[in-house]
Amino acid sequence: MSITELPLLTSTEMVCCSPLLREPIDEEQAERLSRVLRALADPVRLRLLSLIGAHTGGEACVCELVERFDLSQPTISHHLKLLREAGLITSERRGTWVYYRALPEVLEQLTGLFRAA
Amino acid sequence: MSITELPLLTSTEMVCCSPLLREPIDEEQAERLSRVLRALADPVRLRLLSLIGAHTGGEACVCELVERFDLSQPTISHHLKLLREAGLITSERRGTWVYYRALPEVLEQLTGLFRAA
DNA sequence: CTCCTGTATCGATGAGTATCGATGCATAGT
DNA sequence: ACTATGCATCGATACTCATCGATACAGGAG
Repeated sequence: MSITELPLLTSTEMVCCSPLLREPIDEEQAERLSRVLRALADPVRLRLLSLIGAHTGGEACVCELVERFDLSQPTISHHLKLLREAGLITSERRGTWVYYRALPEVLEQLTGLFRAA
Repeated sequence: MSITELPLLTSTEMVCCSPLLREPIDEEQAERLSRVLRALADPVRLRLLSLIGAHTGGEACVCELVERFDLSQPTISHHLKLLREAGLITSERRGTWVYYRALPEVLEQLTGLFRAA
């Protein structure tokens, strides 16, 4: 190897700036991270999360969400449960209706892992 | 509604700063986004991606990756294929070995969708 | 209390997927 | 040409999950 082939930066510096690509994550981190990503990795849940976040007042009741899909109410409730268990939304019952609200913190944590420096 | 209850900001401004939560995405966007997230939503693939990105020189051959898991070589090859099809890594054959390299662009695009302003 | 409406849970079913062993393919070495 | 090695593909299997209808549960109305 000639002098011109010697790297000026270490491998971790030259490759990428994303923390995920800069440092190998361990199995436990991978397991936790994959749980959140699995909750997001579905087109119905992505639309639900986006609809809830962009809805007037920052919240939406299940009845409004069900109207937006060609899916049964139990199916929508199932997806909302998965989003809630992943920490992406919260629910609050007010009278007959249950309102869902987006929690942006988890998405921001993902940003921290994926972002370039 | 009294004057004090009138929102000072529109719903899209008050709720959140993430583009995903600020504007409802359509079905096609959700479908495309979910494909990338499905590729990431697995602990083995997350570790593979991280190992590749953090590896010396920014690339790793399959043989080095297989050693890190209690999984068969075909299984690792399968996961690498899914990561490649999602645009997260690329492969290059050099002699007997196939080297994989991380492509940070897709992760950065996710950051743009999830990030706070 | 009884009925009605909105939502969650349950059980079943079909689709998708993670995994493996066997095998095929490409390249290097002899 | 033959063999050995690294990797990809194939076919099978077990498991996860998306979806539904049926049903249970909670709260409001009468």
